[in-house]
Amino acid sequence: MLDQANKTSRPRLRKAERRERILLELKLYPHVRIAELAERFGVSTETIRRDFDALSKKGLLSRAHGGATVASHQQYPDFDARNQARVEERERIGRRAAALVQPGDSVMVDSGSTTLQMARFLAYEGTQCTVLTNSLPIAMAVGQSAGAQVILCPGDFLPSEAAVVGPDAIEFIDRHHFDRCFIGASGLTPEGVSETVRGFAAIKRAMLRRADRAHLVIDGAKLGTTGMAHVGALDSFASVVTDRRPDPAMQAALNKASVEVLVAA
Amino acid sequence: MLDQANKTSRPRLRKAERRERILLELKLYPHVRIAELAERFGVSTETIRRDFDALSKKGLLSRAHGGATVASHQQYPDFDARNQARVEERERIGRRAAALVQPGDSVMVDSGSTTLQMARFLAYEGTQCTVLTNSLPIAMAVGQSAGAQVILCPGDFLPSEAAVVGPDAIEFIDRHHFDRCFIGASGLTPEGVSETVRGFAAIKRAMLRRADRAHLVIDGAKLGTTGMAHVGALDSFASVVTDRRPDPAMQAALNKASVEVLVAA
DNA sequence: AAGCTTTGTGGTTAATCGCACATCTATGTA
DNA sequence: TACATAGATGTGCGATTAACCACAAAGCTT
Repeated sequence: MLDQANKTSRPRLRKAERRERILLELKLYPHVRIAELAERFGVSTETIRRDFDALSKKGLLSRAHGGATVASHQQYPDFDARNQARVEERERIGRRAAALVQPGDSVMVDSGSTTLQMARFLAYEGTQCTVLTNSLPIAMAVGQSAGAQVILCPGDFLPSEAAVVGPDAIEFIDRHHFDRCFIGASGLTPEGVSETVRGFAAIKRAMLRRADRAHLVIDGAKLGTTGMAHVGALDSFASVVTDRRPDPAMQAALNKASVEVLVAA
Repeated sequence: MLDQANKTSRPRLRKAERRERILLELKLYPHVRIAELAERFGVSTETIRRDFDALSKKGLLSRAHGGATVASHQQYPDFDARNQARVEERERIGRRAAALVQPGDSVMVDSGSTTLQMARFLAYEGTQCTVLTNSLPIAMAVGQSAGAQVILCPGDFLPSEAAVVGPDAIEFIDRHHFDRCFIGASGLTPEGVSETVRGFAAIKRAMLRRADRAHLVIDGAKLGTTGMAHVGALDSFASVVTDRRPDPAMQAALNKASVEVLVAA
């Protein structure tokens, strides 16, 4: 039942075309089943399985038992795999950071996987607060909470991070004033805080400007590393939440800058 | 992992709490696995399975082999169930509407399930365009496309619709000018277009003001119904994309207002 | 026609599902 | 306090389904 009824069905496209359709299907529904697709395309399940393998190797989908799901907020597959092991650490950091928010606070939350964990705990605990963020997953996570009001920044959408950046976002942040901000980062050294993703550093700096108290949330694995863009000096922050005690040099620098160190147990 | 470290772990809450967490997890990741959740919560897989059964009976998630997936794009379960049968119609409308976008166009896309379908086709076809939207799922869908640049509106986040509303959004839209806008609606009658969700009508009106050509995308089942808020008169629109030919009275009104009717086959 | 790629088939292993029944826990009642 | 009860959870089992591997068949390219 090779349906080359129309002239456009050059066989060489068959595989590619089918995979395109799988991706389309995945855009329409979050989850597709192997058996279902096999039947729809009139091929064997083994073929679909091979398609899944190929597509998942490219990071275009993530496999599950019996089917496949859209690639989780499309980060690079390597990035995702590399950091999956640290989810638990991030959860601990996020929980500790969420505990800093007092009922009635207004807080800005930067985009990032660690701050997302924090947002989840904020929603889970139902802390009553107003949250301004430039991250779509964070907005959706905190939005679940009945106690929270969420304000989203405008700007240019960055698909790889599911966040917005750019001048519109900066200007929007600058029009506000909040009690606290929670900032993630790619690196922390005695010289300060740095970021790798293009466009994010400016957002973080804007949040630092417009919040009374700044908290850095950072995976312990990033202590001692540096990203390409400078975010701010240590003394911009009131505290840093991490999962690992900083080494003596780092600790000394933090002490000198009067930064409180909170190690999530 | 959140266990009952704190005193609030009354066992009677355990079940409800766990299910809340499952739903929260599902908001963050499109697919969760039974085994994974069982381990995380420290319960047996059978318990998670029963949770899935209960939640899926309520329409809050859809089951899959080995796990569960978000119920298609967080609407009220009833609403969702009622309209699930019309997904195919929406797909057709969305595809037809997406075809109206010319390469290089700048388009505003209103939030809504039909416009979301349109956004998915836009992404699938890779049409090169700039998209401004107030809907988070639409931003994420169109963001998939390499050809598209996505601009997100600021504003107050509305969790039930995963979109932003409010004065910030309106003002932001008013600062732009786009080639086209695609508007969804709750109702269409000879008197005009109307909307039910509070706050959305003002967004739609702003988009209508700031776009050269307006297209209404609307499920045929909504022809002849009225929402509580007025969006605009028929002559605000250049065309309406639907899946059912309007009745004679409606058709006459559309003709009189010079609205092109596109019925998606 | 040769060679490569893609796809299908068969059989085995592993995982999940769904059910029945036992256990545990919180709560209500005497 | 002791007991009874209902709801929630865990365990064991057979049936179902998917994953995986290797090889054969079919299709396209040259």
